[in-house]
Amino acid sequence: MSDLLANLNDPQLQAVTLPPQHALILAGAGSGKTRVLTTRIAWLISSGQCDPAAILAVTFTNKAAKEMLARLSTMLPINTRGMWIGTFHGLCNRLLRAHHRDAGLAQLFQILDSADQLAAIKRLLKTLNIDDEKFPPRELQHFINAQKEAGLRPDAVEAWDDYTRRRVELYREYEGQCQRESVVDFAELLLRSYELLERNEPLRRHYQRRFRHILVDEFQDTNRLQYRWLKLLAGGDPPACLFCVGDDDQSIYRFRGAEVGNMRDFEREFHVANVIRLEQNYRSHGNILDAANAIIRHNAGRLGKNLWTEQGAGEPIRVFEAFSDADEARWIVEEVQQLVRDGALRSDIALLYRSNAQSRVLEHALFSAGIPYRVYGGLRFFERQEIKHALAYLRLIANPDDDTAFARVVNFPTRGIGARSIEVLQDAARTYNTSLYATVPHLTGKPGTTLAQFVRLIEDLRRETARLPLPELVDHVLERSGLRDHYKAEKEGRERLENLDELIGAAANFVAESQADPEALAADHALLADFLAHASLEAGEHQAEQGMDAVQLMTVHAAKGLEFDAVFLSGLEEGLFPHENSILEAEGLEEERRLMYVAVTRARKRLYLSFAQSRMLHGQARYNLRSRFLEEIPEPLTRWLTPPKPRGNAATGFGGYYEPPRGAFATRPAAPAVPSRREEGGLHIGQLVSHARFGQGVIVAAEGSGANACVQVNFGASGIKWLKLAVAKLEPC
DNA sequence: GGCACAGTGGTTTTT
DNA sequence: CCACTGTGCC
Repeated sequence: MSDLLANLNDPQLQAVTLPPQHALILAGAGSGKTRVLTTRIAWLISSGQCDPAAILAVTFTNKAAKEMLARLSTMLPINTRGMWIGTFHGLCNRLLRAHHRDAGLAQLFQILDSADQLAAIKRLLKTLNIDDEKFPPRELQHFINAQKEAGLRPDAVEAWDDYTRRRVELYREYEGQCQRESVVDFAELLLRSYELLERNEPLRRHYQRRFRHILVDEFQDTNRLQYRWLKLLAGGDPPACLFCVGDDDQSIYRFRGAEVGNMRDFEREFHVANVIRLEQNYRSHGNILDAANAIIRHNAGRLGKNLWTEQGAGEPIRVFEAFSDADEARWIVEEVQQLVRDGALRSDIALLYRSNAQSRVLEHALFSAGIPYRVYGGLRFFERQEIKHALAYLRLIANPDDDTAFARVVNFPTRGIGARSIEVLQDAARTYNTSLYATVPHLTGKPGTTLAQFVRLIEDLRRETARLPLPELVDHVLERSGLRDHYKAEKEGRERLENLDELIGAAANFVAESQADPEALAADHALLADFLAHASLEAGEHQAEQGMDAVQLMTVHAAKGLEFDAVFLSGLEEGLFPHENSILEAEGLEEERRLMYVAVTRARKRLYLSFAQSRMLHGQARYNLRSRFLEEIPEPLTRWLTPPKPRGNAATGFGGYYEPPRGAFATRPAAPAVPSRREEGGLHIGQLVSHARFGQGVIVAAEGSGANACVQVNFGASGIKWLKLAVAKLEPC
């Protein structure tokens, strides 16, 4: 256990060993956030303070959840499978599967990803004969999701104008459609499980009693509903301890519902006494951090943080002014080549930009120079057309009422079912109020016959695969559906075929990882439903062109959480970064600035900033001013590679002229050898004790024996103290 | 059912 | 400028 706490800095140690109270950890970029989160969990369990089953840890991405589990299993010799660690959506899915009846859902309900949801909305508009010019599907999708994230069902939405009233009606219709089809979109996962817990008191009590510690990663990214969900779960009697880790300065997802205000609200509503700042950065050199600090200082209403490092100032930040975007790209390529010549790994170099369109010039320049590169952000595995098609067949096996899946493959590969037949079918489905699949038997005539053949195909598939292990099931469906033949016949179908084979691999992987008994689950296709949920919830890695050492290209958003030795940040121009759509509102501009902060803090050793006098945008040359964010970096931190025009002198030279700020942190005394778990007097590491003056605390370490015996106690808001047992009166509690 | 053409719009994105 | 959507024709 002493290993667990070794090498933590003071604030980290404090955070990890806090007594069971609510806590807000303000974790700066590169300050060891994930480490604190996972060590906290390991500490709670290994010190015997709580059972693994009493922990709920929630993240935003599958990647983060996986990393947490991986790290945890190296720290603890326990099986992490029973633990509730996952994404908000993943945990909600788990909850809804376990209580599908109470939640009003079919056992094998399907999950719609954003694309599926959009398709479902388009289909809805079509069946209702509504002009999609007047109600753009995308806008409607956004509207519906916004209502759900506000916790509002159609009845609760206040509509003051005809347009909104109409949209609310469509929201209601959409809900009806989803319910009929037994499908659930992303926002619905959250809202449904929120409502389930809210309405079902015994169930709520059960989970409130069970989860004693709720830990939240990237708390600044939570939306309103997620915050309410956490409040509900933590609000039992006694309440659970909420341990929220986040960085308000790195909140860059406001545009999709994230509410930085949740951090302040949390502190206020929960009377959080423990606000701990992790400000020591282990990633970047001093100049880079100082630039980041200087930039973010221009934002108002921050919770406040200042990053520092024990590393030196390092090199100055290089700034380059180009004539054009092409010129900028050419320069970047030259610098990259130089770095590589100097021994840098290409994969340690990142080219960042504000918007995807900017990658084009960079790619062109890299390609011409023959430098291997990799662009993040393309299609992901489960989003590919051929995979979606295969999944649609699988979904129909699990749930024939899934009209989205039905519509997708009823005529793919083509089997003579045209738009006309589908229209007839949809009308009939509307009349009978049944799913497309269930409506087929009602049809007569030729469309009825061909559609019936399709239904028979699905039914055959269900029967034939009932006892097959998942990978073989998938294989069989690929063959029998005609998908494989279709892509075999296609000229460009080679890669798609490979992807389809990879889907079998993904299924095999899933079975292995879920450690479930495939035999037991295969019978009723429950494992299949789990796999489909997995496919919807985790779109897979951003397509990796693995193998080759390649320069990394991505948007600043995509770079969050990553780090590189050298970072090129291009297009630092007004209108681009900050983006023109964000400049008008203060809120928008501040988010852009946070984005800039994120970008800068990606760099470990070297940071290059560049902008161009002219840039091709939408087929026209644009002349932008250089970004205000550039002006916000103190001059002594930079070195201009081109003469800085309106801003006076060129750089002073290389590092050495600048001392990084040092916190007034004494080095923590070497961790004392911690005695065995059980100490004399019933005191042990992790033991909850109370002190007349300092209140409740947790024993973190102990040393000495007899009259000299001392323990180190973390009293949370009152700090960490060494106490002599002979002197201090500590009551176990 | 698939291809050619016109038209449109064009931050950021995970689940 | 370019990528994507929808329409219309064969």
